[in-house]
Amino acid sequence: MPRPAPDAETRAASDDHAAIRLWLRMLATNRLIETRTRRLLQERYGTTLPRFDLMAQLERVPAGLKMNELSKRMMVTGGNVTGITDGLAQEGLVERVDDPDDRRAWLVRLTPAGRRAFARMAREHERWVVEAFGALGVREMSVMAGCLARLKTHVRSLEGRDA
Amino acid sequence: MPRPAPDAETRAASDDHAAIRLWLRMLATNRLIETRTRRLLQERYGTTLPRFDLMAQLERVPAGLKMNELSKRMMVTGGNVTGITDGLAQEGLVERVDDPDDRRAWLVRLTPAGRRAFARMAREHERWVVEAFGALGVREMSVMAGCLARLKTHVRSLEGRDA
DNA sequence: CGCAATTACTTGACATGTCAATGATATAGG
DNA sequence: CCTATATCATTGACATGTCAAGTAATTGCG
Repeated sequence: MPRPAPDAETRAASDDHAAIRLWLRMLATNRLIETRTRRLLQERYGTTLPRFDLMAQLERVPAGLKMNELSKRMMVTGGNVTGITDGLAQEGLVERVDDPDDRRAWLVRLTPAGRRAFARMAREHERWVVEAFGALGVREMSVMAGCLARLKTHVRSLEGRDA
Repeated sequence: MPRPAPDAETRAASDDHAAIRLWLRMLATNRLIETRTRRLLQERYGTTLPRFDLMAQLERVPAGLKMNELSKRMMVTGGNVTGITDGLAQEGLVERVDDPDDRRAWLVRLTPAGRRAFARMAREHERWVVEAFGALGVREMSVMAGCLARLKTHVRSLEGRDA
């Protein structure tokens, strides 16, 4: 005995509900994986996710990045990058070098020790992620990636409008 | 001229890569939407996402929740809930009531003012989310929700193993 | 009953994160 | 050239977040 098709208003309302529920689930899943990653990084390497993230950005650009560029790539504010860089520099994992093209700016880059430390961590980090996403098949991952790309683009366009 | 099918090792390696890329995209998308939500909450209501989140939990349980339960539902540690509750209480939006069943515990609940304030914010918050997820169709949202559910369950089972 | 182990919450130390203000340097226009 | 404006990085104030230690009350077991 099939239920009658919901009218437009009901459908719209339940779509709205679907959006909220999906968003809450995204938040929860993200927090779960992030918390796990933080915990593992702390336990195995005594480091943190933002520090790992910063090093990952630098690893791709041996010449170094300006604080500025780090801030954009990590999607955090500049003041924050200053603090994390300070910490990593104190541990000898990154170093600030004068930018020859702009005396206001630094180039931040991995030290040899930083490069070694990151290589070790990155291998294990990749295992954790692959393990977590083992729940999904290739096709599902590809569908999700597509949805997320559309979401990202769309939200960015919203930002442009009311910024 | 079709490329030859990749052998098992190549396929595995590119699956791994797919997992990492997907995870990075989840992180980026999440941060984008979260940052937007934070900004809007700040601009329109001078409040923050964690405060909104706590009030949202309380709104569903008029009798109030123990700090304990708030902490579990919000997926954050207890010390954190203490601070956020302190702030909201100072603004008169929530109140701590003695738990009649356990003298160690509080029941935290919305004040009438808190209930009114939340109702106003929630309406607008829902609009923001629906607007953001307008990029996706019903079917896509349902597929994503399913994937996320599987991811969540799987990661939780991993947690159980090495906790 | 009585004591040991748990549980509920708070606190303080620290790591991220935001924002707004500041100082130093670049850059552009007159 | 010189000044107005913009950009780069740091700082300090504050809001979240974690964790571990401390206090108080409950629970469970002998």
